[in-house]
Amino acid sequence: MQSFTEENYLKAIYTLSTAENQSVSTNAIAEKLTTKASSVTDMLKKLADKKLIHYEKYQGAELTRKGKKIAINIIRKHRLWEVFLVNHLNFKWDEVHDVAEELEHINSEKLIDSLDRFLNFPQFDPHGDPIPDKEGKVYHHKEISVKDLRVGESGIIVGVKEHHPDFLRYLENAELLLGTNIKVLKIFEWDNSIKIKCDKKQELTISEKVAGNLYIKKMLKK
Amino acid sequence: MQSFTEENYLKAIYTLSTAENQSVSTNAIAEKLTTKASSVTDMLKKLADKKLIHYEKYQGAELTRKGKKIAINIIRKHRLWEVFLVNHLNFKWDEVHDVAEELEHINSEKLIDSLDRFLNFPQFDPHGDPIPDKEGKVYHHKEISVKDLRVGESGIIVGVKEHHPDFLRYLENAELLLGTNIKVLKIFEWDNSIKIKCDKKQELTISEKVAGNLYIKKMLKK
DNA sequence: AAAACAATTTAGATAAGCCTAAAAATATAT
DNA sequence: ATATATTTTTAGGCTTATCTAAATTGTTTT
Repeated sequence: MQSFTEENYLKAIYTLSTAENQSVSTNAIAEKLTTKASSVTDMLKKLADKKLIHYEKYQGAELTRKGKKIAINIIRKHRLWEVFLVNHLNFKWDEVHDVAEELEHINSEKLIDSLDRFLNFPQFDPHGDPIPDKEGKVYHHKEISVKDLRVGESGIIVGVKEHHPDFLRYLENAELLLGTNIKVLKIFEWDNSIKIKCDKKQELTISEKVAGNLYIKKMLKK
Repeated sequence: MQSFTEENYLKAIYTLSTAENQSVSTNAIAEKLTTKASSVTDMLKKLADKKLIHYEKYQGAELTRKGKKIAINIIRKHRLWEVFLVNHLNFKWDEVHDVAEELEHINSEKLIDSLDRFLNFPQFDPHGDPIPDKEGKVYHHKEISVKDLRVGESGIIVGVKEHHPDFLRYLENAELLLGTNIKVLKIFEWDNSIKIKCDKKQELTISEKVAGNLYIKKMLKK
């Protein structure tokens, strides 16, 4: 069994290692966990001793199979708790992160399996991120954003890249929530802002930054 | 804010201090937390510095108002989580303790208030222990046990003194659950075992030890 | 009231996780 | 290829919470 801190390191390494077989740098981990590089080095040695990461001095870290399994399980727990908080305890999607960050470290397989069943085996959390199943299988989004659409194309919002509360509250205010159907009407070359139509209702213009952080599922034209 | 460890010390002191204004000994705390007396002394100094307990060398510890408030809140959280686990996640009453012991340290007022509402403001946990309200008010059981009944008297089981899983499973097996109506038929002087009738159904004999650990609400005779 | 026993505290260590400052290795630029 | 800059590691400390062993205080017994 590992400590909260170790679990947080494993999770950080997992989320930072986008590509397979690519090691994560000491500094990147330090920044992610807002700690110092020297502290990270200490922990990397410890995790390597426990066979949770592959680590060579100056070469960064990569999760072993065992380490990856633990990291994915933490993420599974985090996202299941988020679903519980939003669907049953009336939390808003911009309020769940910190509490879920604590709850994800509770250790009980029975608890998580029961929670999963109670929630009806959800596949996505409130931000559209996939929830790994009990075996650790993760369905990865294709990660197409509104930015990737051309004029006339449409899609359904399925997730957000950025999780910052301010961004989430902006979306809430603009009624750009998961499930919303949008169509690109116009792209302004000047700043790459995009005029869209939502669910046959209102039209609005979103910035390039917003567009890049809104994942969508492309709709085929009829 | 205090650490998990500090919270556990406060909780231990609270549960050990039965009488008001009576201090708890270092050894008692050490035994409760399965740690050494010297470790307890260290922590008592720390808690005293933080004004969470009154502590004089060699005189034991007593919670301050502030310390008591924290302890009661931990107990509130523990018991609310137990209700959630039993009522919604299919845990048995003998399975909840360890998980609740972890969950009780999650820090979020919104979480606990929402959970309380979700559970419909329960007043007792699955073992019949009272759940303190948001302001810290605790309804104390009168703590009459089956042992205090005389032949012919009856009552409803409202709680258990002993929480050991083995005892809880014994009760489950004997169908002596909370809410069960029992009537004392006979007391065997030999070993003080008691023959009882449950809910107009089966008769059974329980040991003195069992009787002493079963809290009841006495029924007035009609 | 002194001796014996029990409870508590102090002293000195240890492990985890963090820090700063300095040294070493790696990467980049000229 | 050498100098410079960046990244990473090492060395040495700090804090929290624990421990063992020894010293001290409190309580009981005779």
